[in-house]
Amino acid sequence: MTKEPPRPTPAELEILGVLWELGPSTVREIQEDLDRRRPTGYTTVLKLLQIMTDKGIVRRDVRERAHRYAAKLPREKTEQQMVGDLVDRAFGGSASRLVMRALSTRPATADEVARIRELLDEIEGEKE
Amino acid sequence: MTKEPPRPTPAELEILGVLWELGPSTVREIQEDLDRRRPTGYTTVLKLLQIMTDKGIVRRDVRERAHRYAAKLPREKTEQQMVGDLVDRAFGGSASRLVMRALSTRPATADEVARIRELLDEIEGEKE
DNA sequence: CCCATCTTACGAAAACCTTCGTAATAGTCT
DNA sequence: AGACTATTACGAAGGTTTTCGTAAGATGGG
Repeated sequence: MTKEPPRPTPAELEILGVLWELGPSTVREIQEDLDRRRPTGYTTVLKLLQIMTDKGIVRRDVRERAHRYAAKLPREKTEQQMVGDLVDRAFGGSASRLVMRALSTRPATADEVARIRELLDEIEGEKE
Repeated sequence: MTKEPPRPTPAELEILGVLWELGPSTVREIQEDLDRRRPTGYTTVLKLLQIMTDKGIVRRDVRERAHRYAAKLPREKTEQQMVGDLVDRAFGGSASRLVMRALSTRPATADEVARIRELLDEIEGEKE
């Protein structure tokens, strides 16, 4: 029984986002990316990554001098978990209410709307 | 300038969920509802509600012996904030990715699907 | 009035999160 | 080797969140 890695905190989630986007990266690379959005100190990122390594959230490759970190949590599963959490906590378990809230709050391009429609078709298809 | 009430923490959000659902409630009522999902002590809920009162997240009615608490944060606005936060933090700002993840993770009834379709129609209508 | 019960008030502990300063270490260049 | 730079390691501060124990006050029955 290997125990599940714990859920990422907000700051950890932002780092995971960078790793999912860029792939395995050094502290410097992550810090520079993060720093563009919000001033973020180098050692802060380093410390977070060390903690995340302990927690089993990221994997560390030590072969180069500047260690390279990679997300260990799969993007899909983590996103599911986050969505599920929010649905349960703020939307009384109703995913569709979250969906509608998201759609009426944030813009979606025509392209995205089309893809959502396709997904809805699939869902309805399965029901019969 | 009255300052904005801060965002609710996870535990606070769960209490808000109950208040949105049941309307103004006593500690006992909230605790019993919460306790069904996750064991939750009475004084824990009470303390949370006292803190939330200080923060301006709930309103307290003292007229009865058992005080009655009511959500002060509007459901809609809070849900928007939570969704926006999650979209930014875990979905790189793409609401549609969150939507698709939610739909493929959690079940939606045919009825709900239909209502989502209507909303998509509206969105497309506005674009032209 | 007295007792049992319910409620609020308060403090404090324990865990967790985020940030940063400082020191040690490894590598590079001359 | 010596000086310089980049990186890792470590600890600790400061804040927040969550939980709970205990005390004090109110209520109602007998």
